[in-house]
Amino acid sequence: MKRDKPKYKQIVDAAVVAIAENGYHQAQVSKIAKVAGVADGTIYLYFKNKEDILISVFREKMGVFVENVKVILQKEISATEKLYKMIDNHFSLLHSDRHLAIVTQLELRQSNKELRYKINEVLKEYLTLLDSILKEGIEQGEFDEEIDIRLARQMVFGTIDETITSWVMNDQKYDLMKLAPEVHRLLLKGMKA
Amino acid sequence: MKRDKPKYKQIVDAAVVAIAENGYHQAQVSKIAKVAGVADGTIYLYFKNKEDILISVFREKMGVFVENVKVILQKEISATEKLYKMIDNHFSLLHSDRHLAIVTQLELRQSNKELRYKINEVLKEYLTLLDSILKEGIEQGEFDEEIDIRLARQMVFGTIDETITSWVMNDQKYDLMKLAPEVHRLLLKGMKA
Amino acid sequence: MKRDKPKYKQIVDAAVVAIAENGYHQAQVSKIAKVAGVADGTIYLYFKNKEDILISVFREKMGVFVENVKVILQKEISATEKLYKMIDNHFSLLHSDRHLAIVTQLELRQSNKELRYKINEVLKEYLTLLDSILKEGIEQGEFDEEIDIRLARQMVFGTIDETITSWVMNDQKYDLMKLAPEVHRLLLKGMKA
Amino acid sequence: MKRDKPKYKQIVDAAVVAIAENGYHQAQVSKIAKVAGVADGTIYLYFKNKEDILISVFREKMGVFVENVKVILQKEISATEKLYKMIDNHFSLLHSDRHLAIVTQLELRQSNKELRYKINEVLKEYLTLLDSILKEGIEQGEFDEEIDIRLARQMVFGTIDETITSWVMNDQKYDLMKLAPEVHRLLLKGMKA
DNA sequence: AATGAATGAGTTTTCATTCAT
DNA sequence: TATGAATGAAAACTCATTCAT
Repeated sequence: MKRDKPKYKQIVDAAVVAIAENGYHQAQVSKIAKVAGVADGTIYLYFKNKEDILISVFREKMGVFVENVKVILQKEISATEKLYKMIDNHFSLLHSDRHLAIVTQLELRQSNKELRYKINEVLKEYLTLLDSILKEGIEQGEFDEEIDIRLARQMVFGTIDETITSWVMNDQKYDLMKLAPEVHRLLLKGMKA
Repeated sequence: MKRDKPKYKQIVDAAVVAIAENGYHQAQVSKIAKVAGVADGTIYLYFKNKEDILISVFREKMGVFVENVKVILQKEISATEKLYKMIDNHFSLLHSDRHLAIVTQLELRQSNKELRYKINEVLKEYLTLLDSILKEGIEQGEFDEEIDIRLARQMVFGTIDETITSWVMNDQKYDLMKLAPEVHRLLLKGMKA
Repeated sequence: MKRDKPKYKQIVDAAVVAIAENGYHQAQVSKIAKVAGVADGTIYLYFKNKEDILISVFREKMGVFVENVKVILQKEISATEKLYKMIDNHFSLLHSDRHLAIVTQLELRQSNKELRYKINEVLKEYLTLLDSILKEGIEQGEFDEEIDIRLARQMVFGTIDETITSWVMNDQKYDLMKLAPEVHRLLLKGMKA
Repeated sequence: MKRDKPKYKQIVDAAVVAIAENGYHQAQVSKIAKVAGVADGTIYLYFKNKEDILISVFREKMGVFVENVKVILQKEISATEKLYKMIDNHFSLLHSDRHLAIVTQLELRQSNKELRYKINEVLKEYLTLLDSILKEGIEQGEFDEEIDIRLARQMVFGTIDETITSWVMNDQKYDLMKLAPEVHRLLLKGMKA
């Protein structure tokens, strides 16, 4: 399996760095190859085309978000606490990788519609996990049973996303992690029973 | 002033249509010119370059949003009601112009970072008005005085934006207007005192 | 009509020269543009893509062969004489344009199958005219009524083609025109009644 | 001698199949290696480069044509009959190997000029044998002593070649072998004393 | 002898912008 | 003002060949 070979990850990581430092449209395949320390042609031994690299970046990185949330879902804690841990995890992963934050919040969004639809497919799994937390919260009586799951999900994700994007656009100059409790409190107030 | 001449608006409107129907990357200057019914070169009598067209699209269209909210702010109604009217106005303007909705929610986001920074400048005026409503709500004791204005603004705008984007991505197949009250209720619950 | 504009012919002629002097695979679009004295992009105002240039070369040049033979067909002379004039015309047109001879006999044959099928379509019209001469000869009792038109056509065209290709491969160092009468005599002997 | 080792022939045969099935430009070295059941690198233990494979294909296959004609030349039969057997042999060898027919008549012709000059060198031996038959026919008084050997050879080979190419281009859907007598008759009529 | 992962040179085409009319 | 023909820079991808194992 190509995805398990070291060069695969090497190229994915190089793509994140190249895109973050040069911008989406200036991250030519040759630049990614250079950062990865391989020849241009080597890229195509591991990826079908440039789009495939970009989707892989998203899939590989988003995979960590998903895995973490799956673990959180298993914990014997309230939905309220799970929501907190999810927000904290989301902030934390992007806070600790400034390149990745730039890529997901700014650069990858200027990809073409086709690519973004594919990225959205990957994102869906994550949003489904969020839905699980919301449903659990409602079932447990923690969240208002009247709320529309879809709207609530959009509020939660929209708020998280907008918060991080603002932070990135402000050159990550304040401490994102400190915002987690307040974001959680705000969202919770809107949803709790 | 060029902006007042008929061809200026004609080109701006053509750009919205051309982008919505062909996609951001397929909306070449020559295509915009064709839709506008002018020669390619004429575009450059009214706009410095292609980016200038796109910013103008955003500025002109966002101008309506801003004007409407300014009127709302003047009204002698509670901050809670102003917030509702703002959400309703935002939904309404995009609901009634499907081309514009596609352009703002999907297409213009794949523009490069530079252009998006400029778009954000335009957006700032709108967000400042939102801040006014939030401050007023706090001062009037309608909203929780503990909330962080910036976060609250990100929650409100993030939720609105995410809701509309989902609607557009689902091909505008459900009634966006009907969501306004619930979005308002959710956001309000999160902020009210 | 683009084909009537001077630059169209200018580019077609440049393609013949560029291919003859550099070889099929070394005749890049930029080289053709340079020879034509236009910018690379200008090529694409007149031709859909590179293949379109090559087909056009063949179509334009073959057009002269066809036109001449059409005139020959109108003449009030025997089929035998028409065949002679056709051979003579064929030899003459390539003898007087050494670049074209190289292109049709050597270079264009290394194009891909798809392009060659298209070239063959163009060639068909020419071969149909040859068939007319053969049929007329048979009807007039000049040629053996037993001959298979298709085979005879293949013999005539195959012989002409092989003769010219040999001449080109020998760097056009002997006088092709002098071979016409003997080629005619040989072919005729094979076909006459 | 490498040419005698089994893998040499294995690769040459694989090349014929790979080219016939994929086309000249789509028959990459790696594809030939795959068909031959060897690693890419192994190819280079037996051939200098890709061109060397292609020339070898032509040389090996043409070798059979030449050997057969040499045997025919030894026979105690008239030049007229020798010519018939040569045509029959030529048709027969290509009729019985559809892959080879496609390769020699269509695919190998799109090789570059350099390669085709080398292929012509190999072809020369074959054409020299044809010349022997023609000379013999003239000396024996069977063929017209006035004919130009070179032209006659071009007529014979051009006709044979054109006939086979037409057959291949028509997807070998009619019986090529049946054409031999008529082709022979036509050519003979043109040359006989 | 055999392998196959890695290399890196090379070309068509698009499209924002200009400028002579 | 308005036109539109002409410009030319820029980038993804393929594949013959090598060489460490």
